[in-house]
Amino acid sequence: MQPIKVILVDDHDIIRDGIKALLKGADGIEIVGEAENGREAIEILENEDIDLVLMDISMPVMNGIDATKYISQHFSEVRVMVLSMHDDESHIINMLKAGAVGYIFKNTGKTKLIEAIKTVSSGESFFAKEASQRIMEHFMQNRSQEKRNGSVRDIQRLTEREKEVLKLIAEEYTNQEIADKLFLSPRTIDTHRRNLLQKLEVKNTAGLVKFAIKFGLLD
Amino acid sequence: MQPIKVILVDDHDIIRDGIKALLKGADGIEIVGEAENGREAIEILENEDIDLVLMDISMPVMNGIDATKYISQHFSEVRVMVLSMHDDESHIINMLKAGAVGYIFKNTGKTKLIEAIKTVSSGESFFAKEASQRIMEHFMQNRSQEKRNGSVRDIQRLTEREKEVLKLIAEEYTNQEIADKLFLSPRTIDTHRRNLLQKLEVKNTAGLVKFAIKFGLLD
DNA sequence: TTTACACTAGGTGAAAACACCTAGTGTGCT
DNA sequence: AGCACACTAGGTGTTTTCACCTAGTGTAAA
Repeated sequence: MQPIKVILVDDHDIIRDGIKALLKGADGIEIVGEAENGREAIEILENEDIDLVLMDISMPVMNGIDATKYISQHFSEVRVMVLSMHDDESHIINMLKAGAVGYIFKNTGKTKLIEAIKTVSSGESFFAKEASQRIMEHFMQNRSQEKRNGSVRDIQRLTEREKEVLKLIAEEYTNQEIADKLFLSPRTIDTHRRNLLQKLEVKNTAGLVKFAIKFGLLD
Repeated sequence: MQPIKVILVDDHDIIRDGIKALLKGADGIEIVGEAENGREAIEILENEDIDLVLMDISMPVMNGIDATKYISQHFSEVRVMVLSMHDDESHIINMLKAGAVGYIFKNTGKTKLIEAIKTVSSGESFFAKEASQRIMEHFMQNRSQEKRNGSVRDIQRLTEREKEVLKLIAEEYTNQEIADKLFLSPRTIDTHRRNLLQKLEVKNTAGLVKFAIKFGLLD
């Protein structure tokens, strides 16, 4: 059986050295390259046959999300496993969306790391505990936490009209255009808009849009 | 170390017997119960401390999806791994949404099965090859929609400065405030802003914010 | 060395958003 | 009958964004 060919992508030498040390002597795993950012990683993939990429997220030049997106589109046989410090939902979900099939953390021990690499390279997925949890939370739009954290309370205070206006704002319409659509005066939309700003405690359109997305008013 | 307490949930005796045979003698895994459907499984969970549920999908009385939903809401410490014949996207995604943290197939070998059980019960996720593939495809679909909107190419065309400005716009800062933060002229931010509007082909701030969120520029 | 492009910044003006205000109409609840 | 509130809309003015323009500097690639 051929060894699994792995490249490390991380902008910190120390991290790469650490991982290399961990994988030193691991049976069936061979580190055949290193890169300091996504762009360098892609260059390696263009020239060599690689099985698995161990990918950091925050990197200069080209970050891990963009790189993973590119890789899963252009090198479909290459598996990308995230090696990150971040355990927040947005990073994890974004990497999933980008095409990553594994997610582990930088404090992972030797045994787990090797297990994860072998699992992922044989086609399965491997998500570390916290990552697994976040994915679950993402999918189960349980939101019991968010609900208490104020935001959802807010949306219930919004009237139907306000939700309608908010949706159209998030769809990039101006007050004038919204007014035309709803057969109202632009001044009315303006009033709704300012009531929304106040109720949702946000500063401007950007805040309104973020809220609209968070509560699935779009789509 | 205590053995992992597992229950089998499947309406076919033969399948349960087969799995039991496979796990016979597996170190650290103990099958402490069996159920023919979701309702029976929940009854067991109410009376005994269980670590992991091996759950079929198609069952009479209460199916695996509903049972998993209930379990992950009411017994958050219990891990559910799907043991299924179905490798179609809808089953897999629905079980993910229901809270399953593993997905394997009924033709899985002894070694893989034990590995999967241990992985999942220690908090990580384990998705078999085909399941892993479907999950990726599911996310990829979302991505091809974005592609139609021209987004994936676009973000790669954004410069570092532009991403930085875009992020701050999405964080509800005005041009003036962004300029202060970055020690630049507000006119420069204005230029970046209008370049962003053009590059991303959106009309206004709302469009910029949506893009920023979509691509995880926000934390 | 020319070309390209990121980054910077300004002029000018129009459109849109934001701020603080009042106020009428209708509906539903007490 | 009284009250609350959603929905409507206007006055007035400031701030911000958007539009179309030019243009210098620096850097890296061709």
